[in-house]
Amino acid sequence: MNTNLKLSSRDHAMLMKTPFMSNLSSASAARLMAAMTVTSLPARHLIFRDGETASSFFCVLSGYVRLYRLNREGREADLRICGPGDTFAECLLFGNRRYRYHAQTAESATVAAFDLKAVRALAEQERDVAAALLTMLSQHLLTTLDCVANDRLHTAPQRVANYILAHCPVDGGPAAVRLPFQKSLLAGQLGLAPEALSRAFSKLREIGVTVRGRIIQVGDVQALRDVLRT
Amino acid sequence: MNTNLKLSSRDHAMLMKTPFMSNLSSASAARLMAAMTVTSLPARHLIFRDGETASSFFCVLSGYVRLYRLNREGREADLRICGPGDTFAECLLFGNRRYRYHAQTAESATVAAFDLKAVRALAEQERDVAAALLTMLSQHLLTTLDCVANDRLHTAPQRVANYILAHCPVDGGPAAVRLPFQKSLLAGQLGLAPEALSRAFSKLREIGVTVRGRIIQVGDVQALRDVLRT
DNA sequence: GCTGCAGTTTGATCAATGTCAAAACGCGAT
DNA sequence: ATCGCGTTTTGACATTGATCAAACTGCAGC
Repeated sequence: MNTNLKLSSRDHAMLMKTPFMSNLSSASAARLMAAMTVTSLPARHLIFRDGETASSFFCVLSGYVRLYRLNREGREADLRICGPGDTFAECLLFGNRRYRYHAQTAESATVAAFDLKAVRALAEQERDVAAALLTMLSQHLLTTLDCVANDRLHTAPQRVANYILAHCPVDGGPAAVRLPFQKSLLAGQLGLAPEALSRAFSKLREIGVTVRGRIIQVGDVQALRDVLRT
Repeated sequence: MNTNLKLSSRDHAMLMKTPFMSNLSSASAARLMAAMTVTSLPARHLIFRDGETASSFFCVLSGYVRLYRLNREGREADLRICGPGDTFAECLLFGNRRYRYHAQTAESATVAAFDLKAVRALAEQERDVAAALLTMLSQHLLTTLDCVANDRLHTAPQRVANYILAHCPVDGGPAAVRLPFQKSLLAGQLGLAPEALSRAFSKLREIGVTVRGRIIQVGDVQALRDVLRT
């Protein structure tokens, strides 16, 4: 674990691209950055635990972070996979005091930690910070609702088709997607066991989807759309 | 459908108890209420449709509203059941323009509709309104994450046990809960078919949970907690 | 180019839940 | 108290996905 006060220019650029910081005045941005610490973390590093008292919320600058909860038997269920630009634990800014899930890096990652109290205070003072948080929370809430709907409405191959379509150049013909991370992570994100993801891919092979390593080739995007109608 | 500009005192009291309006200055509250319309709706009334252009967000004052999405075959999946004090479609305040699900009254209900534009403008002016929205969105996001975790981590009997525990006086001995609505609604809220809910109840009978109509008697609350450990 | 290991796929099996149909129940109206 | 209808429960069955184990693959390091 390596904590830097100085941002790499790549991290800085990523930070400024996040919905959270992209529309702020430079004064607000500067004050936020003063309440921030950037850390490089190795793969599989536990960032915080479910139930721990919360002191920060986070923004992923590079790599991926897995948010998950355990049941009492110890089985894990992923709630979300956060990639570059995603924030997590922001819902603790108002009203809550403890983290509600575990957060662990999936691969090595760079993460910005914002002091909750400081940001809370800043949001009360500066309208543009409050507005940025509102936008971020709204967006996050919609995404999470989509997740519930996806779980409740779609079978495994449909979830995978959905995912591919969401990450595809949108024309109707052939296309290719490169997965940004391991398949087991994708499985978790879609609420599936890795084996179920694998079987979903092999069902999609029947309609012209081929998978080699992280590369997914789609013969006909329209055919994928039709999977969602079945 | 009956739209009143004048609030009943019961509706007014409910409105003031919502997390959304309870901490506002009287000036902000008054301006919000000026952007609001209260409507009494019959059972099974469609409030808005998925994909429709959004003009308002809503707060339930009495009765229950079901938010759901359809898959392409027409099967419905509930995303949330909103009861008195709950708000919905607030995530559209920032950034989005269309409703993302259908909303339908489950039984006859009274609903307050807030003009999105007006509230958006007010939030930009008044800090306390922005703060109320932030609290509301945070809370809502946490609830929705709990929903994802519940779906992914728990079996049907565990979800039901969870629900009962959340609505139970919290001592360790016997207790009783009265369901606020039909079982088929509860099934939807828990992401189950009505038959699955029924079978979950009958499995819980083995550990001393008896159900008659809407009344649930729990012999031993601790035994229910133990169900979550299995 | 090999080797070794983590990650992935495949197969067999099982548990959980959805679906459809029919019987039973509960509740409000009479 | 009884009736009648909508809701819930039960049964039989089909489907989906989880689990465990074993085989396979791809890639990093030699």
